Amino acid sequence: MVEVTHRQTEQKAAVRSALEKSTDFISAQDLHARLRDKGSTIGLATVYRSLNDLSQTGEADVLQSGTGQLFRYCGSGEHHHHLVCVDCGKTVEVEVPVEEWVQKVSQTNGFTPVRHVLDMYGRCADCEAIRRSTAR
Amino acid sequence: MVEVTHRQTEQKAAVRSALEKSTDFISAQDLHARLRDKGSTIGLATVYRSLNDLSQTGEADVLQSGTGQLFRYCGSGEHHHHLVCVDCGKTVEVEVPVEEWVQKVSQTNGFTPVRHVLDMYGRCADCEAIRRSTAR
DNA sequence: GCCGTAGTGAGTTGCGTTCTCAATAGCGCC
DNA sequence: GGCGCTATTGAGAACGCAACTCACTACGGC
Ligand SMILES: [Mn+2]
Ligand SMILES: [Mn+2]
Ligand SMILES: [Zn+2]
Ligand SMILES: [Zn+2]
Repeated sequence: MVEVTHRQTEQKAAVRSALEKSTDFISAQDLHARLRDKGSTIGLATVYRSLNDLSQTGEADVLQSGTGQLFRYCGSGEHHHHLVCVDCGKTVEVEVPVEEWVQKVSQTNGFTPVRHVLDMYGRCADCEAIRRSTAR
Repeated sequence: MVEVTHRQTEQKAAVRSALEKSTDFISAQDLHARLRDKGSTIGLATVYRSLNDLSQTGEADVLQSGTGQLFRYCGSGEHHHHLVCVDCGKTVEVEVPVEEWVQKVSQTNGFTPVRHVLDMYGRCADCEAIRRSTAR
């Protein structure tokens, strides 16, 4: 059996490109709408498929929001974590020693680490200012 | 206007009790099934309502799994985090200085902290042993 | 015991995501 | 360039979790 060939398609490229252009986390549906608005006829299923592929290869970050999963392009395949503004979605990649602690805590409890989830949410300076100026 | 009275019902007690008896994280549906199996006629909606109430008061922990939210009873209202076995669901409450990290990176980036998510997954010693003995 | 109303539960709805499958289009090969 | 195989696509259906609806129930203050 030979190699399984992964074909290069316009759709996959379009999803990657659109994701790169989005600075904040975005949902599959919003990305789909954005693509359609720009004339693409791409299907929603394909957007989901492409985003899932990108997240599996580490090209995209995923986080679970209350309404579903959000995606974000992430060139560096390095594992890292995010600080996300709950109001505007502005996102900063941050460095924290989680991995060390995962290792430590796992060892203490006889676990073999598999994965971990760490996402930090807050309000960015701008949104916090807006919030303060508005009555509550 | 007087106080809003929260009435004490069999159903709420049953949910709390069933949740206490479950050592691992459990879904609302599984908890509902468990209750029905034991003769209860409680409705699924009530299970969801009760679990949401418990999580809001801090009596229950919630975590987002791939298939939905999982609940776990948690006497201590203290904020903490979990190390969960991906195979059997065994859960350990662990202490990690996440709060410090949140403070630090928020300050660095001009964010006002709101909340954070930290869940660690691995395989407990038992499940790891089983995995090793089985052919991959 | 009576009453007002919070709570319940069967069924329905909503919504994000995945699945189905016939049609399309990469791409290795000639 | 053309052929053939099959990975990929997209419209729509299906799925699963969670919330909602609303008539009915039962808690608890009196
Ligand atoms: Mn990232
Ligand atoms: Mn806990
Ligand atoms: Zn913001
Ligand atoms: Zn285990």
